[in-house]
Amino acid sequence: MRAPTFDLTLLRTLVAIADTGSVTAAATRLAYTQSTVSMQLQRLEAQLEMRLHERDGRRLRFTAEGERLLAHARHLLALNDEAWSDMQARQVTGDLTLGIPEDYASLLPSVFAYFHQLYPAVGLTVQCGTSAHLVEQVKTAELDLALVTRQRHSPGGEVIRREPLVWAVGVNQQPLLSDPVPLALYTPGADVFREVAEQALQAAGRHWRVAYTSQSMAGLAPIVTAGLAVVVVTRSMLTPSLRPLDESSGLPALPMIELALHRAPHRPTEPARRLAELIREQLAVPSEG
Amino acid sequence: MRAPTFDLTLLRTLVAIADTGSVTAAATRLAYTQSTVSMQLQRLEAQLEMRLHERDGRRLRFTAEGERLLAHARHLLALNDEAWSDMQARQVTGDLTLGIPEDYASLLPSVFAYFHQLYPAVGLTVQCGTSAHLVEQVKTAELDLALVTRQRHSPGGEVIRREPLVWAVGVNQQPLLSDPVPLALYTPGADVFREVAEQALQAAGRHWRVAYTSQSMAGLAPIVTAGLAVVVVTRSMLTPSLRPLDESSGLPALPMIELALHRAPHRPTEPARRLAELIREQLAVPSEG
DNA sequence: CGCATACATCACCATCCTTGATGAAAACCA
DNA sequence: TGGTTTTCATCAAGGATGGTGATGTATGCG
Repeated sequence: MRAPTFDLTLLRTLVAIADTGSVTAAATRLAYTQSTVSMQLQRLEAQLEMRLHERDGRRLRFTAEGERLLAHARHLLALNDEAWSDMQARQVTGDLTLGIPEDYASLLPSVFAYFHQLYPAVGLTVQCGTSAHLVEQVKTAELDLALVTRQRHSPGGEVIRREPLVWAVGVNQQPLLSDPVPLALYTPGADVFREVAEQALQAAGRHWRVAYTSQSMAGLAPIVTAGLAVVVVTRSMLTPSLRPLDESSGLPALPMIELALHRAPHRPTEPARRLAELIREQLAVPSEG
Repeated sequence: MRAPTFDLTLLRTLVAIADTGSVTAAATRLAYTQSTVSMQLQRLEAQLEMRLHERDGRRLRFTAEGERLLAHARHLLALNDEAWSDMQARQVTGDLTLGIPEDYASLLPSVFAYFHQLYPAVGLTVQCGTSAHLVEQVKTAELDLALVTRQRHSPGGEVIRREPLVWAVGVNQQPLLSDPVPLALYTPGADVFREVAEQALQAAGRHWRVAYTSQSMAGLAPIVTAGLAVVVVTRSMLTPSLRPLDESSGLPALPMIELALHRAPHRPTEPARRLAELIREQLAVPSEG
């Protein structure tokens, strides 16, 4: 005695009928003939030995059993699709190099972990560097992808996310109203945060001095926490030890920055397409204007 | 372009192969030919365009992809079977009368609710009465089922559950050490609890008096809570206002009672079979010796 | 070196599914 | 009201597909 099994194909058409509200429309959506869909529906009813639909006039209505089966069908198909795409994902192989500024090294680990889970056969290498340099490397195909802050030295790319910049200071410190404003900065020279901050201060007629510089946020942290300088970070990079400053601090408002994804000029490899897609999905959330 | 869908039949054989460890064994389990199972496995690999199995020598081993698909297959089939049996359950119709002693009226509501959820088209009637009377009604087919305490007046039936009896008193009261012991009892005459209690007291050489009787536990509750008498209940019938007494109370240990399910003599209706099955499942848990 | 076991492969056949055509019923419009 | 359109069920037919039994092959065992 063989266990009774649903034909997922039939459930797929059942859902299509429900979604479109008509047999004919479901047929065109599924690239079937109208008669096929009609008979498929009958086949389902025959297999289950119950009526799933009835019609008053031209209108098609599902019976209680039909509605219930519809719910099961959606669950089953969701699981099916998930399983199928998972199986396909495991077939994606190859190597892939992504460039990111050091600032974002803390933002992306969860994405990398998820990516590895989805595509365990892909060898992912992450390379850090300045935005301008990374964009250059993408152009010469040394990198497959680069996720950088869009700026004068690195235009182009696909905007993944817009995010507000904020002034921040140690969580226990008061706003620094001194003049000139002491700044703590990342890598001097190519840093977009520096440019933005200096432009904003200049436009506001404020003076400033670069009090500290470091290659990483980690190096800056003690200075900022001690209240010796203010730093410019994106809102998502705020940590519990950093307190954002609003307009009452007397510092000028900062513009939004744009996270842009650059692709190598050649046709993207399958792993590159997948990672790009995942980055788009995972980082696209906070874009508020 | 049609969405890719798994053939659950093929997944079913995949699981069978994994369970039995061989193609031939899977074939016999599924009532297929060996060649069929062999080709089904190949079909699965062809559809997914990947190898799912390999063999070293005679031994069959799954690849990493095979193992992963196996997990998906189990999930999908579990959901499929659940959906299928749910759909079938909704087709079960008819009427059904169950008899229970009033004592258990508090034990079963959750079972009734679950039953109605599974079999919404079944009209369930519950009738209360003494165990002896209910057994009589089952014999004359006035009831389809009866769940009673097994005793001298109501032997037979299928034992669903064994449960310890306990002495209990109001939660704020001290154990009653008085002699004779004041008892609070349900329906006098046909109550198994009464028989059991009196036998145990007699065997222990204790005297007792029936201080209060009532048709229901609700009627007994204030007396017991006030500490005027002790009552005999099953452990699962203890409420927050009742405190069980152990051996230190000086009262003799009580035997286990047996919950037995009686069926009408004629061939059980489908609803009756389903309810019996559900009761067996839901009540079978606590049987500790 | 045979024998047994387990599996793959093949050709054949029955079954099932899709299709296009046809007919019926309902809604729309004049 | 009557003609037209839309939508669906039904039918016969063709074709693809999946199961079967037989045969071939490799492995493990005595």
